[in-house]
Amino acid sequence: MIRVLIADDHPVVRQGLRTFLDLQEDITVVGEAADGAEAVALADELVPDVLLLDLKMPVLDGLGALARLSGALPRVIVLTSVSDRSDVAPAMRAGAAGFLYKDVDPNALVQAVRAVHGGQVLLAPEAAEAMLAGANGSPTPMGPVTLTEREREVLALIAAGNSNREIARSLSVAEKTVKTHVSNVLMKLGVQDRTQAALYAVRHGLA
Amino acid sequence: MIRVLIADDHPVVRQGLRTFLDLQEDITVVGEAADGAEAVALADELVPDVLLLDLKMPVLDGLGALARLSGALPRVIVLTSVSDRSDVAPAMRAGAAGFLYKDVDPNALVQAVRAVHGGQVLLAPEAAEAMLAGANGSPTPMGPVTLTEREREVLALIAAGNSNREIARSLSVAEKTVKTHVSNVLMKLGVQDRTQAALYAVRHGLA
DNA sequence: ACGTTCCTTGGTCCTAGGTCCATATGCCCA
DNA sequence: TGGGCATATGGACCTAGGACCAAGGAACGT
Repeated sequence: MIRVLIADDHPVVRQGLRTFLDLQEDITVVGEAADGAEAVALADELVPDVLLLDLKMPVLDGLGALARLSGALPRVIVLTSVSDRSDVAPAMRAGAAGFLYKDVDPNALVQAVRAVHGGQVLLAPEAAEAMLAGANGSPTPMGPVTLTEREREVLALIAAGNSNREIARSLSVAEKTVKTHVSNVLMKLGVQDRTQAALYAVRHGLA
Repeated sequence: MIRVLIADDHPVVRQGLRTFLDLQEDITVVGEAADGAEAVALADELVPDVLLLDLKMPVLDGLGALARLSGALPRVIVLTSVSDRSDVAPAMRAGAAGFLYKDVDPNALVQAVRAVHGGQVLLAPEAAEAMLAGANGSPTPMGPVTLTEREREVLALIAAGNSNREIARSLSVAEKTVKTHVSNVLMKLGVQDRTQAALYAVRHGLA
């Protein structure tokens, strides 16, 4: 039985989701929250398997709630009404396991709940597109990113928390050079800044 | 038997270290490198337990070598001649397990090799001082850093790779506010920038 | 009531980080 | 010999990040 918590500031939406989800024999809605703070509190209390989270909520919005969940960790599916591309990346980075738009087919939503509960990550097509092509212009050529020796070295130092100046000193090159390498690394990894690069490195064991 | 690799551009130093270390019954010097590149190559080839690494070397300096070691992972003791405080932090961040000055008592060095091999981290007193008081002015009050709710939230979002602007949007506050929180977090964690904070968060499971 | 902590916002100011564009060398490969 | 890649560097330029300083409101405990 998949225990689901619904967080949405719109009562009708909650009601709709609840009744439909409760019709599924393997899903049970264990609670509803009207804002982010309540969602966090209930997540702690009810320990749901999956949290359906609206992004736009009063008091504390979805992303804020996501950030606050650190530790408890239900699987979170972000359910947003407006199809604002720019919300996708931050949400996924903050630990969401799914990203869907509210116009999603109910049956697809049920599938999503099951998939996410099973450990998968699920994105609406538009969201996936936003993630891949979105922020950076490159279509993310995929594959096991190939960095040059020098770039790997620079990345390792970034992942160690060093500044460009420190890296330049370590490698005995000009800071300008380091910047160039950093830019290339960011581009290749498809991330926006050194912090994301550092996180990428540790997560992928490149550090 | 602790297998040690020595990396120093000064032949005399290498010779001195080798003869002394080889006198120890539980230590054997398996190789010598005259520069960083050679050190990396030999570390790969010989898979030593401990690497004694000079910082100032031609071709590729100690820090560069440290960065390149990613993966092989011998325990590294940085052995530096000049007592330049500013080298300590970057080296430790890059993964060094020990930091000693060359005027160290030979017996203390041997102890250090054993300690580091045993998994401990060992700093020369001056180095420890540089680490603690060094970069940041605060003496690092220690203890399990106590962040406020809001600060934890901000840190979580930093650790997710979000920018101040994105964080501000998530929490529905002004970017100025976020900056203040970030500054406070950096101060409390005793780190210099958001990248280090993010790494701290993931390593300490705060993300 | 009073002080403290937390959260918030504002302002200034400087530095670090990154982008874009161009260049030069060396090397390897076709 | 021409082309592509890796490396290193320069300059111009803009933005994000952070430090420092100040201050007001809310909550809470004494």
